[in-house]
Amino acid sequence: MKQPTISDVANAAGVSKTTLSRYLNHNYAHMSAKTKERIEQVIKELGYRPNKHAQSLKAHQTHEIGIQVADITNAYIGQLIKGVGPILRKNNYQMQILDANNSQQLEQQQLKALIDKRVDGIILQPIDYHSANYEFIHEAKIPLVLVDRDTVPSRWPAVISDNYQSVRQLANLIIKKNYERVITISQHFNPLSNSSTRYQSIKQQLNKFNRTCEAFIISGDNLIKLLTEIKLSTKKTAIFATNVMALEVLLNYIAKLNLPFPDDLGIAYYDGCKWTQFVNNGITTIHQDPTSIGQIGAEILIQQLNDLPINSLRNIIPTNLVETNSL
Amino acid sequence: MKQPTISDVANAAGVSKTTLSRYLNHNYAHMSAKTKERIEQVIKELGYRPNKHAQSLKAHQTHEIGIQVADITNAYIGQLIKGVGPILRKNNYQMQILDANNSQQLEQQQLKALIDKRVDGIILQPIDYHSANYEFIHEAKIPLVLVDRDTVPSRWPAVISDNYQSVRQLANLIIKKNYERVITISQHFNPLSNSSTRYQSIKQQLNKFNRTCEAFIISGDNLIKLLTEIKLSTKKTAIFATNVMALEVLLNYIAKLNLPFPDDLGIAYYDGCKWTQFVNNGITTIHQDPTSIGQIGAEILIQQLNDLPINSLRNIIPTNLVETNSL
DNA sequence: CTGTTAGCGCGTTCAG
DNA sequence: CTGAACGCGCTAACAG
Repeated sequence: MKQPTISDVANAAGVSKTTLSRYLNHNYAHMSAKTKERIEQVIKELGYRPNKHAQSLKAHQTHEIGIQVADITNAYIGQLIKGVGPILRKNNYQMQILDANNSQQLEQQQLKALIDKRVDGIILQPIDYHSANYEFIHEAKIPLVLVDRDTVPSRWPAVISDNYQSVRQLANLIIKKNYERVITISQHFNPLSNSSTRYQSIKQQLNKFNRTCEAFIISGDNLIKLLTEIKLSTKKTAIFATNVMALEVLLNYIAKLNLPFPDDLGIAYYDGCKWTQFVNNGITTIHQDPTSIGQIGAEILIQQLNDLPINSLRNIIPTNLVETNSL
Repeated sequence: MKQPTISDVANAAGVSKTTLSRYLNHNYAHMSAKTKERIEQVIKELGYRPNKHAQSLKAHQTHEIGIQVADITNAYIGQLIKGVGPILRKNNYQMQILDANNSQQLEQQQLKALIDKRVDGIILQPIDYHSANYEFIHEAKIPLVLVDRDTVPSRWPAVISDNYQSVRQLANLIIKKNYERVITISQHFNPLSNSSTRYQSIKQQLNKFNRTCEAFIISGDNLIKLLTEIKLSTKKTAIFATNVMALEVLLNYIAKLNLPFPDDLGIAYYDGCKWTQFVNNGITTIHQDPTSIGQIGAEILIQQLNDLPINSLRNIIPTNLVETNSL
């Protein structure tokens, strides 16, 4: 036999569906102990479990939250989710995670699927930076919270790490250590992206001291040329990777070209992955706290679900500079 | 106004729900071009999207696959999911990811929630090793595929990496390099766990050559004592970490105690994380391929969903030994 | 204390 | 070519 329905159970127990529904919803206020027991019994026997779709259809809510991330491969994301989970559970919401696989198209598709499933709320690490492209979520009247990245113009509550604070400190450190040439590397510097913001920040601070900062886009193996050049140069050089992905590429080529740091060049990155502390004697990093971002994001979503006012659209999570001798 | 329903759209377009349903399901075989256009128009205007719950309720299927992992923080998992996603999408299934947060209780709870949501299939990295504890999934008639770990007695199709193959090679390497003392470390050696299997494997192979292997359970900071002892000893010692989590703890204490490897001790681990190649000149590892595991797991699930026979319950994915000078 | 009835949004006969 | 009517599994008035 297929999965039993409420009718099956009701028949088997010799009661009406209503009574059963009452039992399921703990409305045994005025229910005879006998029937209660009988129902209990039959449910166990048949292994009955209520169909969520029928419930959701009726109730107009699902107690489900969708959280979609740009790339589940990113170690950062696991941490972030660890922040979200407990908050949601505490408030009686289920969480389902979606991976957009860095594809804008897939992201859109899956967001629409979430709407079709009538999730009660969405947490999103957006791939796109234009608020307009997410407007349909608002039209579907589903609360949305952005994490790790914000869209423009500011439109939904966003929880992001402080891209300025520590980058400025890093710039000061670079100046103090007398680096003559400073290069920021990333896979891209799309306007409004985190990478771009981080670059702007270090550049501005260096500029204040009459220093410059170059932006270098990693593409294919073009890093080889840059690193070879650095190796041959006598200028004291520092490289700042705007995220751990960029750092990995950098380390890869550093190993290939046998370019020991910090002797030949200084390196630092933004992210704060645990494993980088094991590389040489650790790599100087701007450490952000993804778990906090997830946690606060979830809390803000819950507030919205409870129709409470949101204090501020932009919630900035502090970072801190972890110094090692890699720079 | 709330989310429009099919009736709303039908009214607005001046047709019946039936006609609209036909349109939605691409049954415009014999539909007047006019009504088709009109419907198209109205749907766009109202931003109508069909309610999945109503559809699922009617159709008795959801096109949803749930994939639950033990710990989303594990870098291994991201890779595995990258294998699953494309296969599922190609076959028109949506994937929702759940994190069991290493809690058996949460795992059970969420599996039941998946059943209540009537997902069409489940991919699971089980926390528990007893098949009996997952029997309710079978009773709910939902196809299940196990990944990364198997349960006993063998009960569902499982896709796991070959715990024996490369560990044996590693043992041979250890013998060749004349290590006098060999220690396998892990957070636990629960019977039937991967850690336990890996330990058994290396031990057996060493035994063949009249060597022994110790098992050491990491707990608190007891590694300090072990490492200090090793540092003072003259015996050439190798440590094998059964997974990357154990390796991280090990590296942490190695750094603290300033115990340079491979001079003072040799180390190797099972997992094959990308970042370990950046530590010293890379760490010898038994490299498994989580993406393949995910991919094959998904394929097997699809087979089941199509009522095709499954060849074998145990699907073993080969591993390979990556040698560096860490051992 | 319990059952009858209607309806959530959708798909599908079966008639027109 | 189109619509009326029923049912998917569940909940909630409203009676009794």
